[in-house]
Amino acid sequence: MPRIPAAERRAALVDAALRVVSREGIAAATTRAIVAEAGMSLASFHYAFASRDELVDELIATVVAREQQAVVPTPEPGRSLRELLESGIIAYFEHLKSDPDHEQAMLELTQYALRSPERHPLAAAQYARYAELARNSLELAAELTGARWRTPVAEVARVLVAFTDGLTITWLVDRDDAGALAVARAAADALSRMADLP
Amino acid sequence: MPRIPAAERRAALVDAALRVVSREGIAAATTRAIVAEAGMSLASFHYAFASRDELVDELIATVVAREQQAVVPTPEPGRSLRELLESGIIAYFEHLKSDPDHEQAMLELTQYALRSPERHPLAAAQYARYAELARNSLELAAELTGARWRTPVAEVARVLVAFTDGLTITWLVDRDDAGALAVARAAADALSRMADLP
DNA sequence: GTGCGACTGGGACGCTTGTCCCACTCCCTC
DNA sequence: GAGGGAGTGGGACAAGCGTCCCAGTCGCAC
Repeated sequence: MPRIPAAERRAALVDAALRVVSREGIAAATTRAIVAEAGMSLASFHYAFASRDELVDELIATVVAREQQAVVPTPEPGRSLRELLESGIIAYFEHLKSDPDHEQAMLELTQYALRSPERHPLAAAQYARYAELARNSLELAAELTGARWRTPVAEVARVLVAFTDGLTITWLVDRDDAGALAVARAAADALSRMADLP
Repeated sequence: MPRIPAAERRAALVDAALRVVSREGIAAATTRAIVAEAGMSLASFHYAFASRDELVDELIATVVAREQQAVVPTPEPGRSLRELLESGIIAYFEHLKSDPDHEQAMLELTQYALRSPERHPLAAAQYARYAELARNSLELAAELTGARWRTPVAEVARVLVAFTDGLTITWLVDRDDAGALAVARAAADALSRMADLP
């Protein structure tokens, strides 16, 4: 085994843990399973992390920090705000379909964090990040179409997060593409009515 | 310890398990924790159930079967479909606020069921039940206001389930009542536009 | 090149988990 | 009221868990 500085091991272990959680769920993410996925020994784990809890905390913080703008509305002349929002939500849905395990893992990590008071802030940070990303998209979409949000964008963003979250869970359960698209349409419809058109 | 027939023990254990899951999460619902909650011995558990898996399966089936119409729209003259839907969703939200742990438990049971192929149908049944209940409310609401759903009610119901689910998760994370109400308004708005008004 | 600290491997620990066994006791039936 | 099956209690088991220890080894700084 090559020698790897502790900092790099931490990152490698976090990556391995995310793969395990995505593939088999957080309950299966034992120290041994993570270490096997990363191809190292148990001792290396506890050299890099004081405890499994510390790893999970860092895992959550990492995936939140890594969360990217899933969708950037593409400027296409002649499209209404509603159309822009709908295609944005559908683009998120495509992203979900391309890697359902990842979104399921994110959901599981949220639930996990919600279960202990000291970890609750991690879940809150996760959703604050979602809202921030949603807000970016919403502001850009308004800008591109010349619309103006009637209520504070942060509030609209929170609604968008709720809608996409609902779309995610229901689709993960029933894998009904048409149903998910109906949700996307309805969501885009509701959101677009929260703005004044030019 | 009084003698209790196995069938009653099963029910008592399922109830105890639901309390444990609600209070501490599914990960904490060990055979010993459940048995302690029910006030019986470990042997009684395995006399009533062949395995913990069997108990969890029955728990999920039970909570799904037990799920009631959370909200029955109240006939009140002069209210629009939109208003009726909004007050219905808000009534669900009040229900959520009155017992957040229960809804969190339902969410956890869904995730749990999603993680193994043989349990996936349990999650699907859970959401089918949700959709059925949503459908009842939607049909009644349309009837009361004389509106007519433009798309199949089942599809509208699925959208409603997605919206309430999103409302639930986001509120469980940030406990933002005003945000949840904004979701309720937007959802009611979107849904009401899926019907033709009289 | 040597020394020292950063890193590794394997084994072991104590604990909790699900499950099982077996001796026992109650209650219903004939 | 005797017999037998249904139900009970406590202890035990193996397996898996998180964590720890310690002897060893590598590689960089001097």
